[in-house]
Amino acid sequence: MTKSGRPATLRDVAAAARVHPATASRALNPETRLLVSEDTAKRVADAAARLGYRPNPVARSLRTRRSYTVGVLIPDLNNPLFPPIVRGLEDRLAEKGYVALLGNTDGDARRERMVFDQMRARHVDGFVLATATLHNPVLDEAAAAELPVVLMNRTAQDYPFSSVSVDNEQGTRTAVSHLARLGHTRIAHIAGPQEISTGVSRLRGFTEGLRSNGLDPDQSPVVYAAGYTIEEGLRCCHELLAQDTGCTAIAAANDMLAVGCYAALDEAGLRCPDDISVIGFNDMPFIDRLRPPLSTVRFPHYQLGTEAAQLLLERISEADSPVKILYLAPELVVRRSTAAPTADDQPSASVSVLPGGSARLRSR
Amino acid sequence: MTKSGRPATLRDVAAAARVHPATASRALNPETRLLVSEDTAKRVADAAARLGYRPNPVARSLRTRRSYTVGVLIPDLNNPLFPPIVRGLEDRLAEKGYVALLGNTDGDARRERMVFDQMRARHVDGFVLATATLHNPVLDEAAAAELPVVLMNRTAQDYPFSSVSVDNEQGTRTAVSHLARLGHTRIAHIAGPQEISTGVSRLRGFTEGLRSNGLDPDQSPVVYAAGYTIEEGLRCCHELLAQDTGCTAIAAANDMLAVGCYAALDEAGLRCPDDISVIGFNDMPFIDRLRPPLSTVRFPHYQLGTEAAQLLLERISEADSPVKILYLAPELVVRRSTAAPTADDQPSASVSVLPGGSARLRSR
DNA sequence: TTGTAGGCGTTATCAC
DNA sequence: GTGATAACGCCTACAA
Repeated sequence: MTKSGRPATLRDVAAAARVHPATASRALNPETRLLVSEDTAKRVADAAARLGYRPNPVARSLRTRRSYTVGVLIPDLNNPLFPPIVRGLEDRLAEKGYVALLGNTDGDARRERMVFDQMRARHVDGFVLATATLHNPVLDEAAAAELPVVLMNRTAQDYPFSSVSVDNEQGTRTAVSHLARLGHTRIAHIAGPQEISTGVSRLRGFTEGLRSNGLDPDQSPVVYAAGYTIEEGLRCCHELLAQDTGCTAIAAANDMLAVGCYAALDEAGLRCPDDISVIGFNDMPFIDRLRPPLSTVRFPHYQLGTEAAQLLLERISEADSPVKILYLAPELVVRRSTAAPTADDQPSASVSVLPGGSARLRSR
Repeated sequence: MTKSGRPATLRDVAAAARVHPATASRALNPETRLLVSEDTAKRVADAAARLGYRPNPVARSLRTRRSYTVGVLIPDLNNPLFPPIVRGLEDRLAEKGYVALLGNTDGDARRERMVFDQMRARHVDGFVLATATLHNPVLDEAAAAELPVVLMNRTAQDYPFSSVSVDNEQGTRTAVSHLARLGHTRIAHIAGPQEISTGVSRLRGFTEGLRSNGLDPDQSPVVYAAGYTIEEGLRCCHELLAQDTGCTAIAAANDMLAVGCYAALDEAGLRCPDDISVIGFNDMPFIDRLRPPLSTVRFPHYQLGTEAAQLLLERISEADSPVKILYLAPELVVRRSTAAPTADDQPSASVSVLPGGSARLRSR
């Protein structure tokens, strides 16, 4: 702060230290401090401290063409999965002087495009994308422009981008094995959207899991959700019940879908896990406080964020750093939503559909 | 985009439209478009479109001393209350070309100071603070520097800042009246931190609510939480049970504390609402999916964000715009966690403390 | 209505 | 080792 209320600039500091602004700049910048004599460096530093000098990042950005800002695209911050991830991202970025600009796309390609464009206009130094569909004009453009990009919780093998995600196949296999070991032989899957990498990976993991447990995929109904939402989970679970397949367990492609299952079972008068076991994926915050607490597949959310940030920072600092595909290991979390099937809901018709289409458990 | 890969600048546009850059600038800027002839305005607009011109916000900021960026300080994005608020904020800001820089303080004054300083260094145009304690050096500094500031979900009458919050007194009064009407005469309060405006307002509302229902505040124990966390709710509820006051209902100062109560009651072998009713405040996302679904006091989260953004934008565009204190109306949401007290837990000793300090309901 | 010129604060590239 | 100069891209008195 100079005598006038105006914030101190580099010129003020230079004047106070009686050096040229260029010298002051060199003295203050860690990268170039060695170009300047010990003595003047100290004088400049003192002056800066005395005046409360804060470099103006805007001016610096204009000159260096770095904004120290990265764009982060997520589907929806309201999905409890994202806050911890975003915090990991922000914390790691902050360490290096970067800040995140957050953009919600609501799973809408048009919104995604808008937000992406606005961030490009703001000259972000790179992007973290948690919204990538398998084929995606935004990815095409980012690749063409050679922007630093990291995919988070998504993979897209057709693009030269680093990514961090969970080993979805393995996670789902583990979930299926857990159900199989409990004695379930008819297991349904509520699959995620198949335009999204997690949707296909988890479906694949589901099928593999069945096979490796000697179960027949053809006996195992799969219903496809159009999005990772509670509403879709509700709809899919209703559909499953209506199909009357005699399933005793549902592996949902994520926790939101599982929450939808809870609601559907409630409405159908079925109980979890007594009548039907449910397992999710993500172990998102608060999911352990539902009744019953949801069994699910966990991965370290916060760390997903920090790793994504790390990869992006590497990419930004050297454009030709190698592309890295990072997988975090999933971990089965057994809570109260999964249990051995009860005797009376053995194969075929534990559930029957009433005329109205709502399902009731036959016995009990 | 020019023929070279370099993004188009204003000069490129001007050259393409065969006018001077200054003219191009005027033509492109809505504020000054009228200073330029219809004809050239169109030529410039065409050229800009053809070249895919995007004004460089960094250069603009340097010149106009506006960053079109605002700092948003919240305690913790992981608290489910905040995501919808933040989305409201971001959406409203985006309409006017602003973006939010998010900072989590974790309720720590040192972190708050750091984040605040970093945002100032980035020359944000204003702040939205959801972290304000009643007396706060950051607020002092912001007031002294005459920064545009809006308080969100907080008030601080000693400062000349606009604010948006819920009518906390009324909300809590309503909650207490609800319990009283159910027949509860011994109602406990888990109060929020008293350095925070919501903590004191809700405590005041609690006391007023008792009085207006003919209940005696002296019969109504109050335990103070050190923070709005599940852990503190757990601790406070345990403390309440240990005091053996014969309360049949708990009004928690917010939903997180109420969730802590659920856990404490569970551990003590008590059931909600059969043994003890619990009511929260906030109606945060997912709280309706707990068992039992929590009765609470709702306010429009998203709108809290949009209104805060609106107030800040007003403040930014005219520095001497009036200070506004905005209250949103709360609404009682009755779910399953509140019920009439059962006959056997009438006054005095429905709960007794076992030697180990853990509480058990006497009957049942 | 349009052009001129200067500067926002910083840093890169010269020359000394 | 330090100083001078120019430039990053844009905006805005002021002049024409």
